[in-house]
Amino acid sequence: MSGRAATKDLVLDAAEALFSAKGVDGVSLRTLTKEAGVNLAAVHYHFGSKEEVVKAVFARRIRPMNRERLAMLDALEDRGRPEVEEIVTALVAPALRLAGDSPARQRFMRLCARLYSEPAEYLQQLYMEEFSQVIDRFERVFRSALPSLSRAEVRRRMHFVVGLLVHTMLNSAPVRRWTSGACDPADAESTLAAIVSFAAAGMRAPVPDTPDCVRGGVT
Amino acid sequence: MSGRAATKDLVLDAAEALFSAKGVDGVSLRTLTKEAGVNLAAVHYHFGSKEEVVKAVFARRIRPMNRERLAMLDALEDRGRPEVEEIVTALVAPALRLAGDSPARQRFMRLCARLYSEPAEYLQQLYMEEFSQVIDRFERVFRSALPSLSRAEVRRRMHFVVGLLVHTMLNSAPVRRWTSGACDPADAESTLAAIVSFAAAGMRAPVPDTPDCVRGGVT
DNA sequence: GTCTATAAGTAGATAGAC
DNA sequence: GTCTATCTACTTATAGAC
Repeated sequence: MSGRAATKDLVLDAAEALFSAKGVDGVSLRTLTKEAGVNLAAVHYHFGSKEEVVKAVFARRIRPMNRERLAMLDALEDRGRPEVEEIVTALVAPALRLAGDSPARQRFMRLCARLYSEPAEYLQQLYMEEFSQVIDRFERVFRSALPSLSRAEVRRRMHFVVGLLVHTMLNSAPVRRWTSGACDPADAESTLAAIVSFAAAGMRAPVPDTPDCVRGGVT
Repeated sequence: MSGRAATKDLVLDAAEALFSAKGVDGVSLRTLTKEAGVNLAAVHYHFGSKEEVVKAVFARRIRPMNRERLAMLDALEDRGRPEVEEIVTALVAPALRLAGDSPARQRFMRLCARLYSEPAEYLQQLYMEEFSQVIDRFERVFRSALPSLSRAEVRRRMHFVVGLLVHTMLNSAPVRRWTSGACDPADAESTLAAIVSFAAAGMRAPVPDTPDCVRGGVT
């Protein structure tokens, strides 16, 4: 409540920057506290453990992002039955441009993607908890826009969309190299348009000849 | 040259299993050597450092996989101008089913994906070295199948395809949960068909209205 | 080539003064 | 709430016997 930034936030800010760049296992609490300008013991006082720091970093950004996703979906459904492109946009845009300024956005994007790829069991669990209602909601809306797809196939394709989103956010340096700088993921609007076009076409693709995903009882 | 497996291979096998499950930073050399049943010092004798172990694990699988990709592309081009679906298959199939039996395949898939997502700088570099000729080759073939796309746009979309592939290979557990078990990435053929259908449609998608990727000189 | 023993450094977490 | 000092455990890496 004082004028200067709270220790807790200093830790979270530094953690976000460092975790997104080097991964959770690649950053020690000592590196973290040095970067944040706070004392090592203060981290344990405020968070209790490194694992709790990771969870807090995660929750601070992912929850608003998912609220934004659901809000965009609400707005779309108020105006009628949404197009596939619009649904994909609601899924992708909040991840690409939630943060305001550019360096913060890039940090945040990499953080999301990195946390999604982290091997630690507690993170995988946390992710599923945070995402399950988002997944359920998008599945229903996608299914009403794509009635010919089974429930399982819709979910599989949604997973593809999340995959290319995460991969784009995480590996911005390779994208720039691959495209000789012409496609920069830091350019959110261009990236968004490209992802939406690609992903919407993929969602609408014909079901392959060996539709294993239809055989189960999950249709 | 003795009857039993060489120490070097024991280390590489254990490293592949452990790295793919917990990430490079999540596995110590002690855990590794214990799992492999070899002595800690033997690792330094044979490899010199942990970093060299990682590189060796990587090279053992990625090089044959990329050779397979280029061979499939050769075979396709011998028979005429390949379809988008065929090119995508050449890019994706070697990753999904190079290894023979199922547990080994899953381990290998996760290894590839994990290494691709690893933050360490030397791994990013190594990946680019191994992949640059594959990328160049696929770009040319894709462009001849999709002449309306700019070079940069082709590369961006190829990156999307690799992204959903990596994500699928890495997060097989979430896919099973998302789809209530109906879509199992361990079922390589079903997964392959789904990816090819989705990715080919994405590659063929119309170029979005704001084609930032066309403005540069990289067309 | 393989081992034991150990160096030299870093990890997360705590106790207790202020 | 924040600090110093420290504990315990684990990390990579190496020296040197066999």
